[in-house]
Amino acid sequence: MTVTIKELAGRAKVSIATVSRALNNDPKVKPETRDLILSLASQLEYKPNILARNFVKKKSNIIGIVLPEAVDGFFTEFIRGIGEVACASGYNTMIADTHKERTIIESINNFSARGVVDGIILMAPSLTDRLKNALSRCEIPVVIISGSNDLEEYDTVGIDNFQGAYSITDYLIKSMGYKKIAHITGPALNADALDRKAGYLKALQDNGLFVCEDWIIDGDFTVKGGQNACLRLLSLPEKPEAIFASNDMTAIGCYKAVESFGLKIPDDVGIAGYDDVFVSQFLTPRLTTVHVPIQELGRTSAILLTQRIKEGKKFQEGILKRKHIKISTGVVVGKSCKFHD
Amino acid sequence: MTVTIKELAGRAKVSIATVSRALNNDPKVKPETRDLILSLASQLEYKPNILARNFVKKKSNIIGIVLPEAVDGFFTEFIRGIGEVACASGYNTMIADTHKERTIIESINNFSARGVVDGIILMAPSLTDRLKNALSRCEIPVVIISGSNDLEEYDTVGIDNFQGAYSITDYLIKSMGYKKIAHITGPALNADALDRKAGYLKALQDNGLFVCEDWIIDGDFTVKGGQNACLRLLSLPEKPEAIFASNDMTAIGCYKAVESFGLKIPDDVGIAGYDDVFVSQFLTPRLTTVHVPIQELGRTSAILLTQRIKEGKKFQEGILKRKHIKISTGVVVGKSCKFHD
DNA sequence: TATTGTCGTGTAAACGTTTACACGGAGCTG
DNA sequence: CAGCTCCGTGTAAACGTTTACACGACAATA
Repeated sequence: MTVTIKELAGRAKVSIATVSRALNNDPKVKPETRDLILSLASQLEYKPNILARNFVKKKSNIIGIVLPEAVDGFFTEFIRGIGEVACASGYNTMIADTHKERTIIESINNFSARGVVDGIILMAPSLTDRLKNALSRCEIPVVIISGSNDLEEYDTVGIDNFQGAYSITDYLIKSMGYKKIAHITGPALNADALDRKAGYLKALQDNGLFVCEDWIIDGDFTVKGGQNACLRLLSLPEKPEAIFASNDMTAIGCYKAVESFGLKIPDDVGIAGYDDVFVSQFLTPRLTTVHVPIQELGRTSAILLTQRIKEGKKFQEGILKRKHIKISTGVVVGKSCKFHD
Repeated sequence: MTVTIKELAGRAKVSIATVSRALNNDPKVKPETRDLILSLASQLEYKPNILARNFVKKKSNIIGIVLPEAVDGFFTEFIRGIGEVACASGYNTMIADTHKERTIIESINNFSARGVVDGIILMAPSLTDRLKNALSRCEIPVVIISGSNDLEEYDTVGIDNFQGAYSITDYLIKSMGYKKIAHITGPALNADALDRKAGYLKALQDNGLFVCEDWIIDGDFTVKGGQNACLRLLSLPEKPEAIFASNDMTAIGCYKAVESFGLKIPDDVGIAGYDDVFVSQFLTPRLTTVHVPIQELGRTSAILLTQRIKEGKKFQEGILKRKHIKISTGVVVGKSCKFHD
């Protein structure tokens, strides 16, 4: 049968307490007994029963990751970043991505049953009241991935969307010489999308450019949405010289629309995106976009979460102040924009 | 403090056993007591201690997924496929991807400690002896993702690489009229890569075409590798008319090499890939490749694994025969190949 | 020598659940 | 009415660890 701590104790002629201590490197046990027990353990191929250990320690050593559905570009890198840190700290990661069988709320509830995970990293498009409600019932630390500024009561790690959008718009104006720059937004309720739009507007304003309402079209972060929006822009009597798409998927839609119009990027119209997803480097011409260090985002959130878990009770009692970390982004100069007299 | 089953028992004036039964929908408990207990539970926001439950049931309800490092294109879809099935069967998924801090073997060992996961889905480039050794020590069901035919003693789910490679090569010959078709292989030890090469060779042979050794170049499934291999092919005195790359990343490398030669796809040379990763649809021209239903692969392996877990002891005793499931693939007709006189 | 401290180990409780078994009462059968 | 069955519930053990506390031996100190 499976060999337990009791079995080892019998063979080594010591108590189970000593065995337990030896296996956990308790300095209190005499080196000789420790060695005896350890050699016996490896000889009998003893494997601790994690379930029993977790039970008494009240820890699962698992970090839960809750993801929305549409994160194709992010998924891999984000999880890798978390996984790296988690592994180094002795944690495993459990993913609950949203699909037809499971909503974000359900994932949270599933995770907040005592003991499933020790903490949660949550990426949600927006924080609805129902979601906040579910979170409030959660007795474990939660780190929210969001660049939003109105989440005082939560720990957050996010991309500085405003700064990124400002930077690339400023780049399009100052370095590329564009004056007529359109913007295709993200989903209306998406906090990231709103910040990007705000950064775009501020950059126009700071450069003394007129904001043309016709050049701001609603998108939804998808290829299809970008394509439709771009078609509308290209059909305007006064066409923009460049288009800043709120994310790379939207930019890809623009590529398709521009091609279908028989026009050329960047000769006829410049395109810029946001995210620098894996695909972007393979587009022709290579997309000019904002590089979002997703893996870094994962790592940072995991570091913060493990720290909160370690703090344990102290933290949960609200003594500690919440942290809000913003990760800044840089412009990736591709070939989808060119200097414009 | 946290409310336990004992607390509920006290309030409902019944024994903890009855509470436990009520919470688990045991038909033996009288409807009235059941309702009382359930209403009490929701009123006091009782959350079962999963750790305790898992401990006594000796189940974690977690499926472990072990992945190699270079699976960028697969990652998302594969995990989604597994996650969908897992969720529907009440399982969670835990991912151990390989990175600098953790090898595949380490992941297996981590998972094979009693209780961490109930079963493992393993994707490995090749099954080394050390890996087999680690697996043999594993007391839980394992499903291996592999299309290889020499893994009799394991349950496997895999892509039919031979068939896919045969199909696309046959397509290049019969439908596109190519006669000089080169191949860039995958890593020498990769079982998938070998099968693809075999399919390619068989298709040439069945169509009565001469196999030119110069046209078979070693690659490594990476963009860089594909680029280098393609450069060599394009420098040959007798150039091939088309190149069948062993995967899409390699094909992307070919795109780069062809461009750097000032040539055009598909006018000067046809390119075909394998995998139909997310990126491929955005390449210009759209890559002609073999569609691998990755999500289906994930789903199928998860179904098989959960079944094995359910079978439990019976299965582990080796009474049941191992299953070997192959998922067949289809050619995706893109624009990177054209009819050739 | 008496006291104190340290070291290494053992004893036993505790963690929260599930579940085999026992048990009492009610309803049926003969 | 004795005996049997079935239903609903309670009792208590079991799961494999960790760990607070106790304890004895031995060394150092006064």
